[in-house]
Amino acid sequence: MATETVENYLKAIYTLCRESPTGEAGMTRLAAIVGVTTGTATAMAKKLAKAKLARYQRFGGVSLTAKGTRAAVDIIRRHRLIETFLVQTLKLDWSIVHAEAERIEHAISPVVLEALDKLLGRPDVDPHGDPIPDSDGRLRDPRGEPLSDCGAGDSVRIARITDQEERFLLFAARHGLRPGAHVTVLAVDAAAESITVQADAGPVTLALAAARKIMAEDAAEGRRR
Amino acid sequence: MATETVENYLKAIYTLCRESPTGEAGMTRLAAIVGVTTGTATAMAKKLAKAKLARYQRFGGVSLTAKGTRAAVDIIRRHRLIETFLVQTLKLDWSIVHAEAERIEHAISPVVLEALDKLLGRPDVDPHGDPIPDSDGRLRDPRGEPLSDCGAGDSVRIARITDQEERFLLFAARHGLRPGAHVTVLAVDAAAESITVQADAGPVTLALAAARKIMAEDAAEGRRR
DNA sequence: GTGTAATGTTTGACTACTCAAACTAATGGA
DNA sequence: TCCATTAGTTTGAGTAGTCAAACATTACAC
Repeated sequence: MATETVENYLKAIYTLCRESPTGEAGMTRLAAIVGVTTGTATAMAKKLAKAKLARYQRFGGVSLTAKGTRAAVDIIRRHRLIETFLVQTLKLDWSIVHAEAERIEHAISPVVLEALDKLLGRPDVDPHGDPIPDSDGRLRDPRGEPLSDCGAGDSVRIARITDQEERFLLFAARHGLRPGAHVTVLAVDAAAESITVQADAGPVTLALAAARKIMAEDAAEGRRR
Repeated sequence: MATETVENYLKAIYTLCRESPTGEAGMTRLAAIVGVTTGTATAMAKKLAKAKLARYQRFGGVSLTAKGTRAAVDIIRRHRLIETFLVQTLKLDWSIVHAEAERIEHAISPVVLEALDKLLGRPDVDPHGDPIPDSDGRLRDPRGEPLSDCGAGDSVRIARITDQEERFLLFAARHGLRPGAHVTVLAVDAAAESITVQADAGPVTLALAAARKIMAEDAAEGRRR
């Protein structure tokens, strides 16, 4: 198994490559996520390339090989199962479990992971609505489109929240904006760049930028599969 | 929080000092437990002394200060609660949970630990019968006397198994020698240095050296308090 | 009481990870 | 097109932990 440090880099590179249009992760953003200086990120990118976990080109960014991707998905599986466990079994608040899982994910063996998966009933999404990869590393495409793209009158179901920031999650939870919740878009104000939705907890207005971090799907679609 | 490495040394020194008549831990045994060379153990002993976690004298062994003891007991609490969780909630076999807990114990925050403790119903012994320190660092004295000290005809209750070796635990479990089990001593053969006991799973003969790792108490004594 | 075995210490070197700071390359206005 | 800004790289140095091996001390058996 890779060191904890290496695992963190792999996970960060994986997410950055997903988001980036070029499919490459830049050093500045990578360094910011991992919490090191860019020089350190460059050094690690080279090291990962030497270990065949990543491809690296001078001034050309870093991306994962098949081997690196497999390892990254594995870590994500551990992370999301642990988050699910922390919320479902230990009843911790979903706004804090990300940070906790971040530490525990490196210490969990396959045996414990399998037992955890079984205990939780083989869930396929974590508390934030993110899909949990299966044990073979298969990862469903996350569903839903940004709430910011919905129009007035749309009635949708919240599928996932793509931001692990405690502050944002607390805000979302307080207004009933959790995965599985049904909301109706009341108004979209292009000038104010805001959107107002009716949730169980009442109406909320938030910036489109914030609504972009909330993924919605047709209210009819089921919870699973 | 101390590093994972430091935590492992503290735990090892704590156990060694308990066992040793002088109350000091020697470098050779310390190094063996932690899995390093004696030179490395010496270096760490000095480092711990500098951090006021331990007392160290050249050629005189190492022992924990109050601060070091507090930290060690805290780690032991995490370890034993996690072991209990792995057996009780995840249904893993008690023979393997020691090694698993060894890795997880360093990644658990006070918040998660508290939730775990609550989930498990605030247990006071782990699956091996070892007492779990409370959150203030209070640790009951482990009860029982070695099974090897019992005489023929004694009817006792197994209180704890003081060996975390997978092989020994598998043997013990196979013959019904688990904490809480009632056994009757059938015979003690001083010449053969062996003892034979009647357990639920049938009669077993084991060396006195092995029986020394099993603690027994009067069959009448209750499970708790 | 002396020599040997056991135990403990020191040193120099290595790996993994990190930073600061000097430096280089790419990018994108005006 | 040029040059400032941003992004990326390199270097030198530091911390934490480790080992091997030379060395020092202690314990104890005779």
